[in-house]
Amino acid sequence: MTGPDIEVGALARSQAARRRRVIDATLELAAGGGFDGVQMRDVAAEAGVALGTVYRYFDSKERLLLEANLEQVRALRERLAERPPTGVTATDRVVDVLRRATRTQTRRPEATAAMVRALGTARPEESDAVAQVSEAMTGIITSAMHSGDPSERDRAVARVLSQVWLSSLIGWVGGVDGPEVVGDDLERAARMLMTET
Amino acid sequence: MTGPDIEVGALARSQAARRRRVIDATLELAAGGGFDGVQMRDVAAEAGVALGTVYRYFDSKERLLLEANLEQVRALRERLAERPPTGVTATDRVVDVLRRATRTQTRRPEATAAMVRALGTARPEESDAVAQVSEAMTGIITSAMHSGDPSERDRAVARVLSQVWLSSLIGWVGGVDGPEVVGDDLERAARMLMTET
DNA sequence: TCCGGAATGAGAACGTGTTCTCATACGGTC
DNA sequence: GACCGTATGAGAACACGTTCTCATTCCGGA
Repeated sequence: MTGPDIEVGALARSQAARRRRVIDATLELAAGGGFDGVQMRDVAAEAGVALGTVYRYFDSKERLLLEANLEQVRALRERLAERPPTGVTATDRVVDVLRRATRTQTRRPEATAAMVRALGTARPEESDAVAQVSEAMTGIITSAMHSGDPSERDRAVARVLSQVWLSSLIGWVGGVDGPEVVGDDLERAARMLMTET
Repeated sequence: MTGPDIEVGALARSQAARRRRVIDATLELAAGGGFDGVQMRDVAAEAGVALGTVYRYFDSKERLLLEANLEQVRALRERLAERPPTGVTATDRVVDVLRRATRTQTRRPEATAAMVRALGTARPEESDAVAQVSEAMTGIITSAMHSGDPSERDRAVARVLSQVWLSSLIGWVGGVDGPEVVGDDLERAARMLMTET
């Protein structure tokens, strides 16, 4: 899970540690003050590195937040995989997973807001990071449907649900909707899309 | 359509004209250089007003872009209403409208990118503007379904579609997907959601 | 052990969104 | 027609993301 230890000299190790400190500082600042609470100078200070170093590791504030988010979403996926949803139908399992995921996110409003905002403003330079996040999100959904490989339709449904997920989070972060709306939207969408069976 | 002319003194008239010039300048700059091409100093210069005046009319760059976007989306809705979709089934009509709307947006990539980015980064201060935009988008969809008042389910479907719409645009603007994906996503989602009849 | 090159630290500098200041012009009211 | 208050113009000032410079440190190879 921690990756193969190819090429671990002292340099690689200290760089990995630095990267970790920067991401941790980001998450901590984000948890406290949202997107605006993550100020690059503060991240650098908190992580104990120079500002230029932060920028050597992450091209921009948005990429920093996106990579932090990617970690969070992947961790979420693993946690959900450890305790698989118990519903009888695929729909129930998907709804369960989406509700749990949503609860996790809405429990840390500021941090989630920071990352969602980064997702919403992504430019082509960060398209790879965005793609990975959305891939992780659809993976969370498809693996709740059933154990085998997802069919083409499964993937299409999961894609729509991940899109609803993102838009709902944006609506919540933007103050348009309350936090409960995210889960409700997702449940309604899942039930409308997965009527069969 | 142009509103009742209550209280139109010389002041109100010149203010309306100013506001219009600012929005026009915004749209022109956005069409040229996207989000980054809209620089507040340039907007002010192009509109022939002082920078402080732009900020008296619009609290922030995001609000400026959101209000410009609101105009565009409402204009789009009216244009679509003038030439109603011709499909036989509600699904076909919705797909037609969404494809036309998408084409309109992807034809002006820079301007759309600027406004989508404003939608994706909205903060609670601009929640009213975001809500109006999304209301206009769902209105476009529901009015394509049938002529009467939309049912509860109609509204739910339209909400999901507008969420897919936003997420797809974000994916396109962020360079994750090509422009054709927006229309395809919307069509697939519409067909999955509107199987009945 | 020593050397070369890359990584880092420290901090200045720049661009753009946003705010602030102050003088001026303009519109409505008497 | 004179007066008052508010909107506007002009531009300085500030904050933060980002880039740049340069000295120093540190790792890996000879």
